[in-house]
Amino acid sequence: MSTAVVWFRRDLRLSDNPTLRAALDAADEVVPLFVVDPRLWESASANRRWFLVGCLDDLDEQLEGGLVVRRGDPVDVVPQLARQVGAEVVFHAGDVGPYGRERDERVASALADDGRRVEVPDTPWVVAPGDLSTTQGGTYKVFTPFFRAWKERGAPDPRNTPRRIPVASGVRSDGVPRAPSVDADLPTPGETAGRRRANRFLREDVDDYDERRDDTAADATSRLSPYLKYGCIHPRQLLGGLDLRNRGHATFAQELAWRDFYAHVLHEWPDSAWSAWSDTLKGISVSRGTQADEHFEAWCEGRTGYPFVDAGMRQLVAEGWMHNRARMATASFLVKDLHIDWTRGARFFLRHLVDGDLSSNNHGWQWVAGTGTDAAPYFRIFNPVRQSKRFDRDGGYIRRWVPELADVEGSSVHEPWTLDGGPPDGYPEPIVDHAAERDEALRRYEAATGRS
DNA sequence: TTTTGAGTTGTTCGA
DNA sequence: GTCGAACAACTCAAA
Repeated sequence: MSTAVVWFRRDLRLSDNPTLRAALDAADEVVPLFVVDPRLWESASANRRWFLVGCLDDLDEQLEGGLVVRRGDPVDVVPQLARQVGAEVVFHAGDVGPYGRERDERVASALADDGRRVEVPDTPWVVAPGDLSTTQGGTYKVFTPFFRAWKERGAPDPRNTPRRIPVASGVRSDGVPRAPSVDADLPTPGETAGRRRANRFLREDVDDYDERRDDTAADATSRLSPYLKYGCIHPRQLLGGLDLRNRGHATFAQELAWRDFYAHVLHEWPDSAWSAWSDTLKGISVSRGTQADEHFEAWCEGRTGYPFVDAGMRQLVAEGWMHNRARMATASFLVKDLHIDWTRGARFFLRHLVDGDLSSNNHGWQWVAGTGTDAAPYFRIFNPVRQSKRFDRDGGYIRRWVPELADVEGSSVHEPWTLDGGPPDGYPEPIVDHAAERDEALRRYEAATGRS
């Protein structure tokens, strides 16, 4: 009777799971393992811990209580368990973050010392990071050629869900951790909920995704990011349900490709998680000190006086999620209107986002800040009022998230300081003047790049 | 080796 | 109100 360990990390599903499939093909029975790594657990936000716990509960339920949860450093826990159950091979999916990759190497070498080995049949991306190169053999730094190559590669066929999973019995489990209490109204966690969400999106919303995704009030994005983050669903499964001749489908596929692109970038340049990928703006002046701290706090709490920005920030705290359009507008405001270092904003986003992913989040921030691969040109500065009028035409998004403005009629909701008598009670005047700060941002960029 | 075409998401200004 | 150009040069990727 042979036994294999399947180490689940951010692939918390049974369907289309090549890692699980490979283990089942290789052994008579499996031990499905999740390791609560204190280092990751402590640093994860309450929102993400809550969601993760829900995913584990769902997985455990599907395994009829067979999930083995152990707390501790994976470098100790995984080899220990493998030895205990007599597993020759540990199967897990690949990771891309600096910590995860180092951890995986150490686990693999600890297992090897004990005469065991690791197999990595899959990753959480459509194309494994590092697997797509330019014709010269380099890593893509520009999205469009990456996307071309990515499309040509095509999605592998989804694997069938195993009918029966023979789980080894009698293996001690510490049990799924208790969920922390959270203030946010978070989505239902787990594979079951993720599949339901995906099916609904593919059935109802993807056809006109290209036209409606930017309408913040319509809320017509997929909202699948938390499920992708924890692997409740694999992007391959979504891609398989798309017809790329349809514009909505093609646009959504492109978003999946962006997720892959940034994972590739982080894989190649691990330091780019928290420091500028490009040094062209190395010397740019960022604001620090008391006033910057006050500005940052106002931004975090959604009281900048710019309703569209405030709506986004309040949605983030309330739902652990923010509409993509609002992510760009709020990020641009922090970097270009308040001149605050992008890493501060990225850190705050990660603390609240239930989909918080190092590569997508931080490279998205670098795109806004102008320091990333294929970054926005320096002169691309979002106007918070213009964005508001374009992407929240009737103000529904603002009125939903900024109740002080719920009764403001017409287009004044985008710029309440223009009302007679100023903004309604309880809503602030703008903390900065956008036109002036836009000029200031351009000045700082010029100074940093040596242009005159 | 050299050349060529192109590059997520914007804004403003002037015709 | 609409439209095109300017906002910069540079680097990437492929031929």
